[in-house]
Amino acid sequence: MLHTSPPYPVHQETQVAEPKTLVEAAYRSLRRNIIEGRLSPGEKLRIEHIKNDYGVGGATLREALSLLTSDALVVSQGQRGFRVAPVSLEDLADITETRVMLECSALRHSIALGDDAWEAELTAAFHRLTRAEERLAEGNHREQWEERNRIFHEVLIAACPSRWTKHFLSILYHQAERYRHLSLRRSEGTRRLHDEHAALFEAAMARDADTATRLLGEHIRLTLQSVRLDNASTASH
Amino acid sequence: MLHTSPPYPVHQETQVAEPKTLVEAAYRSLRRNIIEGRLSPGEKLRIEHIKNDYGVGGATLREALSLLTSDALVVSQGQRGFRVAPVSLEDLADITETRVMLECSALRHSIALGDDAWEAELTAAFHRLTRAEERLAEGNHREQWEERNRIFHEVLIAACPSRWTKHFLSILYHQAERYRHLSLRRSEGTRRLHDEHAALFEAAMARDADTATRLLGEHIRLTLQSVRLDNASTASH
DNA sequence: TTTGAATCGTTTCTCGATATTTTTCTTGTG
DNA sequence: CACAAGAAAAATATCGAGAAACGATTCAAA
Repeated sequence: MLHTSPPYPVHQETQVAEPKTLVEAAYRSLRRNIIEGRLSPGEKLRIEHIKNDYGVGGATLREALSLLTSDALVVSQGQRGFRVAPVSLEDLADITETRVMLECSALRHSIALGDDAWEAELTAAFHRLTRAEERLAEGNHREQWEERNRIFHEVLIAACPSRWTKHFLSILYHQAERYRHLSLRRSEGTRRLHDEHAALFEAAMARDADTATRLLGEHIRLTLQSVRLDNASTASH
Repeated sequence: MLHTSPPYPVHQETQVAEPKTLVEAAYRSLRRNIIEGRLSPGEKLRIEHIKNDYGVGGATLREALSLLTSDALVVSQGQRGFRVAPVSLEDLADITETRVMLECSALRHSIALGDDAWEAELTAAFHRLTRAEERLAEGNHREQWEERNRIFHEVLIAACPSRWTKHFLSILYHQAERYRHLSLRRSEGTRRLHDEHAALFEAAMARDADTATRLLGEHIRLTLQSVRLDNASTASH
């Protein structure tokens, strides 16, 4: 979904734009539940059963599910209702490679066109991410890290003028995030996540597009490799 | 009438899969009306007024409009209803460049991976397009040409394994089609459309990826240049 | 004349009820 | 016992009416 352009400080964590309608609220709630794995891949979504959980009527919930269909988080088969979209390693590989292509292209544009304000925003986003990464080792700050990681990636390509590229990337990012949540995420500890981000940040600030895109590609692909799906959730159909 | 999943030749013109629900029917009808310019950019879509035109209830039409939002053919602002998405030269340029990137990448994969069956399908699609181009000069065969042109482009990249790339391309193709319809389309006569397609076809069959992607990029960009928006419909908002 | 507040008509958004389809269960038959 | 046909149950898709929000207009005050 393409939204109207938000006011100035685009990448503030606070400004998330309240949902204005019940459809929107249900859409977001459902999306979170799917991305964060509380609804399993392939699970049937019976409108009559779950409309009470979200406190909306049938038609409203239906519309929210329709919207999720466009994000490929929900699939609908003709007159047989809705299901949570299935997952597969094949799909994950596709998401990853498509994302590498789009995000590297966007990064190149961003590096070429970014001005002082972009550098400042990037520095700020990197700083916040760094703090979150320090905290990540300790307690339960995963959500905050997830948010700041997303914003860092968004700011990296913020100076790219292509709205369509950004739109597609946002869809793919949500997809990838879902796979990350579904995976057992044990292997993450072994990665030097912060070093990857730091090198990427340095290359971008130095306007070294070749190095930056190479690092970004590796970074995204490593995320893929750290995901090993639980066999139970790989059932395609 | 039970149809088993479509048999081999996927890109037949006849098999378009009937809409199974009213939402789907309304969605397609609306999409055609927007793409083919019968609904003007920026026009307000009042549910109460147009639900009779499509013979559906309010909630159903609403859901169809929501779906079009995801294709960026309709925009919705909070509690202020729906509008036909605005157009701009800037947006068209973005669509074109994003499409060039994705479609060239897909073509490269397709050329690398396509087998005999792909060559056969491509030959057939090119042949049908050629016939349609011969007829185009004469009478009112524009719709047929539009259809076969789309299929030719689809078959070109059919051997590319990335579902996501194809999905995004299909969205962009619809967008570009809309701009083509909105333009005054006078300059099209001057183009050697068939020569472009023929050269592209030859390069693909010869597995010359560099030439093919170069030609494809030029081809798509030329389409952009042949589009000059009527100033009246360029009002952004 | 401009600004601000209040009102009213219009439109959007939402829900419960209904008709239609799909799925499940039962029953009868070879 | 396997299988098919039919009936019952469940779920889906759809509609029309009602509640909430918006925008235009009016009117009053600065």
